[in-house]
Amino acid sequence: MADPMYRQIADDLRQEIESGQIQPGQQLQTELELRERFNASRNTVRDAIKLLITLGLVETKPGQGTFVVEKIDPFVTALSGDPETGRGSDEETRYRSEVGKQNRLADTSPVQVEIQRSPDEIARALRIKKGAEVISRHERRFIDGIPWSMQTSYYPRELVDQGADRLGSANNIDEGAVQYLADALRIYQKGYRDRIIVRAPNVSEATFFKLPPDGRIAMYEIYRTAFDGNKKPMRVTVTVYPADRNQFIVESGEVPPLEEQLGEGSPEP
Amino acid sequence: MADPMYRQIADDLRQEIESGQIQPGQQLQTELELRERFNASRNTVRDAIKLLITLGLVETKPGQGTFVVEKIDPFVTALSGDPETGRGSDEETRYRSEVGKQNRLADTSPVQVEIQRSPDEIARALRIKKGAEVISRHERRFIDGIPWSMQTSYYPRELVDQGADRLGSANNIDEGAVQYLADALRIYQKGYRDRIIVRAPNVSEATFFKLPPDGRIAMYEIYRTAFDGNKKPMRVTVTVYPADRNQFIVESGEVPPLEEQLGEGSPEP
DNA sequence: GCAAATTTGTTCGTATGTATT
DNA sequence: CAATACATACGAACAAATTTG
Repeated sequence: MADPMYRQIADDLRQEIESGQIQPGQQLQTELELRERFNASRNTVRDAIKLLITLGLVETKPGQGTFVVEKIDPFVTALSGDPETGRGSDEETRYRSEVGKQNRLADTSPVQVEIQRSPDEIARALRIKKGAEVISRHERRFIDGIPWSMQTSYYPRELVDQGADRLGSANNIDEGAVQYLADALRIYQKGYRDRIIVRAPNVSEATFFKLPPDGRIAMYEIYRTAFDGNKKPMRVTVTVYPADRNQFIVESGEVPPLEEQLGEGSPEP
Repeated sequence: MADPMYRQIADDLRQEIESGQIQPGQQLQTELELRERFNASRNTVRDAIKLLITLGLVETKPGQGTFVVEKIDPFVTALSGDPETGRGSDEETRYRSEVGKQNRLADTSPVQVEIQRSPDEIARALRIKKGAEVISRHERRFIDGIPWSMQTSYYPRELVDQGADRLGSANNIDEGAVQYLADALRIYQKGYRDRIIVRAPNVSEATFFKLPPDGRIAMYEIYRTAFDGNKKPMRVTVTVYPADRNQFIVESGEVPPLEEQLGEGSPEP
């Protein structure tokens, strides 16, 4: 007696989907058919379907019907790169989950460079005064033509004053910012710390990544703070990725090369 | 003219919230007030609020009203532990984001041990035959009394046959499974790989973590595959955490101790 | 290419249930 | 107990997208 009807209906459909009675890609009964089957109003059936949409189990196509979602092949990004070269920061290693398709076509927008007063959390991470000026370098990245991530790196403005001119110009730094800072200022990256957060997308993210307007797809937000030999923060990089098509791997110690792919769906105890 | 009315209303309210006009914890206008303000029906207003709920911006309390959500102080888990001791696996380092409150009270359910035919993705990760028997050790963990994570570790069954009896018994292994396997079988953990996935909760997860039934809160699912000196998989651990109260950090190279806290909210370019 | 039929999307009105104050 | 506010459910109408004839 406890559960409301729309959740009962959702549970019934959910079981049919998770048991494989309805295969991925296959169409559910139409709203009118479900209305008759469950003796409910169309709105109640729609509430049930809305729940399944939020759970990521089905998707609806106007004029066609409701379909069980097919798993998409995720992008996999390695967070544990070499702490000194900075690979894993601007150039994360990208894998394709399917064997033999490791390399996908990556593409990057022109860098957008600004000098701005640092947001509070950036100032805290860089250990500079609140509102002190920072260089921000923003770019948007695609894989196989699909919007993949948005990234903004923040550097203390004083680095430019000390001679790292190219940080403040809107050109790509081909050898990588880490190498450039080593060459220009003898500032060497010796380590970094990533912080991984999951949250809802904001408006600009939803637009760029073409996410559904109902906010059911979350974003990864990864703060990478890089440190020099004196353990002083030299850069903060914030990268966001849609959670529906991205995974991350972290390696520690000796591990074999990545070959196979772990599936999804958590095994019950 | 393009956007439907409920999304217009949601956008208006969203702006008031994100600009700080309505502070966290503060109450929104009631549905009836909003109905008059926007000249819409109560159902349409409710559609707008539903969207804001999915975005994690507000929460509703029956009999009281709709409130802007207050950020909760997240649990922070370090994924980059010592690859050899296994700290960071069964005993992840836990930080509290606020300075001076590093240690929270951790609690663990009794271990639930089973011998089962391995799920496909576990067999793949352990490089054993599909359906071969594995030991699974499952436990549920709390911090400050709040459900924090569910974890299941899988070991090839042959480890027990080779003499690691205690793996198959429902008692805690106080010195840690890594140390025990080193002592008992001279199998030494030399590294691990984590895979981080975000997905919707299943039914048992939603129940244990007391998540709202509408599936708007995602789960982290972390697969940790541990390897021995021959780079052979010796264990797979699957841990799930609700995304609304957990963050992760990954460290590489030389980094200063963790002191401060990065805020949330991605800075726009 | 167009019109009809099908299917989902939006909006309204209304009634009743449940939780909180 | 009463008032308030959100939760669920029904019915109806029209709009928009897609497929089919």
